[in-house]
Amino acid sequence: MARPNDEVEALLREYADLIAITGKGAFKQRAYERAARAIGGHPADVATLDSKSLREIPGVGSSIADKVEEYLRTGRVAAVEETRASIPPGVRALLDVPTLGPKKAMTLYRELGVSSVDELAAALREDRLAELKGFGPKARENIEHGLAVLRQSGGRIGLDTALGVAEETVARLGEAAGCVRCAYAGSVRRMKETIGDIDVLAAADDPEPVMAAFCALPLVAEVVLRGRKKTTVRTVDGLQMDLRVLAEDSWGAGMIYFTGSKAHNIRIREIAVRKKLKLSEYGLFDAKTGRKRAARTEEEVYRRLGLPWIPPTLREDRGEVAAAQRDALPRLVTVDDLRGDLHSHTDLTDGIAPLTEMVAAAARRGYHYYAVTDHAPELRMQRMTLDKARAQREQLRQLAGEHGRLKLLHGTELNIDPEGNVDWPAEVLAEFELCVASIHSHFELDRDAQTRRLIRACENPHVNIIGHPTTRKFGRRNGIDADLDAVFAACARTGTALEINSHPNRLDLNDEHILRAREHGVRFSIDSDAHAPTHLGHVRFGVAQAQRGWLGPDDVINTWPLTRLRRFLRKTGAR
DNA sequence: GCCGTTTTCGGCCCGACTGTTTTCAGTCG
Repeated sequence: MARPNDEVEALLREYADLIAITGKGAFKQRAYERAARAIGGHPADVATLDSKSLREIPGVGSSIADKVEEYLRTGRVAAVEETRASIPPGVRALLDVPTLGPKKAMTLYRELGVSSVDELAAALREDRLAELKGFGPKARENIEHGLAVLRQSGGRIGLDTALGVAEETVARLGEAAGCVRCAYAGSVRRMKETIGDIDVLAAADDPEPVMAAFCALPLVAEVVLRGRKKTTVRTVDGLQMDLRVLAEDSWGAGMIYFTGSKAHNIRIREIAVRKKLKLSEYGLFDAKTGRKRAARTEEEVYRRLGLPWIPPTLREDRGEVAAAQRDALPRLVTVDDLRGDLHSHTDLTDGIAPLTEMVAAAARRGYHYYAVTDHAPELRMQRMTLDKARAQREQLRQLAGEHGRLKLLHGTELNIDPEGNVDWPAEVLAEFELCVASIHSHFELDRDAQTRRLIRACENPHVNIIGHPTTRKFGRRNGIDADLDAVFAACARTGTALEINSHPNRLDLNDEHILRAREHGVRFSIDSDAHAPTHLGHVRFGVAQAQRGWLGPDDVINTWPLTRLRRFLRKTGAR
């Protein structure tokens, strides 16, 4: 299913959590977390590494390497199994509730026997937390709010996870006997930021072997229902997945129908009705005679409706059908349009890979330019200093020219303080080729304060990009409360770009914000915010959100040639 | 548990915020 590195990362993270909950040493816990991150972000497949190379991964010593090897060999690790036996899995799930950490989770389990999020909600309702030490009224209120945030994302999973499952399933079913075509549809194909369930389509004359292959997939935990045309399963992640099998000659109509969105489908069916046609998942038919007019491909069905093909990321009934009728669909930005990445980290701060590895990974992507933007000193835990930043700049200079056309830019990710000020005085900021500025704390300030703060950051002549502008994280916190339209206007006025942060847990700005910001004439930067070489590929998620926000290449500064980008970074020609 | 221009022991990312335990533990980034 997942790549072995991801499985190992998940296992080590789980073990780290269990160590924290059982109170077996903060340093041991951190060692496991560090190793988990290092392996998750390691470019080589751990399953192919020999013992020596495994131990060369920073943070992986002999104890952890042994466990990794045990896992790769047997699929389990005795030490982890033992700890699991003493702590029910639901206790670990309590850590997903914001404001609940390992200590409080353990107290809840030990004192009240709470061993799941549901039991926590029940205990809260029955006011059983009041008797516990360390759970005063405010703490209980915070937990209640935390549960609400968790519930909002509840049942939905990240686009990255869903895409992984969908792609894996399509690859496997494509090999099933008699399967002519296979593809995923639904919200995964529309690249929505979170996914409720996965829809997979297959074309086959005989559905039976495909259905059987589907039910036999290793990631299937339970077959919920099974019929001739449709089968529903639940995956090991608790995700619902539907497979529909149809005849090859209605493939296009089926793809349109199951890609949705529902609102988009209603819109195009209205057009069909006006043309005395009837559109279903089986095809586009003459309403009177029932004769099939189109069905084989999406293009053919749209064409018969008098429309050009509409990209799935636009199919949300946000005016795309009307635009298609006017032949005014935007030319959407694609991953191939990106000439560089303007927000990334190295192990000088909280990345896991050294500068040389990050740069090499950027070069492999064929970029024309690449900005290294490690954290600035105000984010204290990263221990950045001006000396370190300058040394990094020198190191970057020495790497210049080592990767063909790739131009390296030295930047930094500044911290926006509650007043909207950033690290370092202007003369120091001027040394950097670009500055990203982001909020990392004080998420609870009121709307006016947050708005002022962001606008002030935009007005700083050295701030080029506002990083992850709302700071939301799925399942962790909602974005800050700010008058975003005022912020968008300030960005347009000052020539400050807004980031579309591509990390699948962030996707910030989101599609609706992008649409609104675009109306203000804002420019965008689609960045990975990579903390490891493998993260550079996250831009596919950011690009998808940009498409959902109707952006073309011209709206996105990191599709521009370097000379044009540099002009923008000087912040003189705000439009 | 990892690691080493502090090198096989003794450190380890640091500081702010918050609520409540009135002197600090827990959580977060």
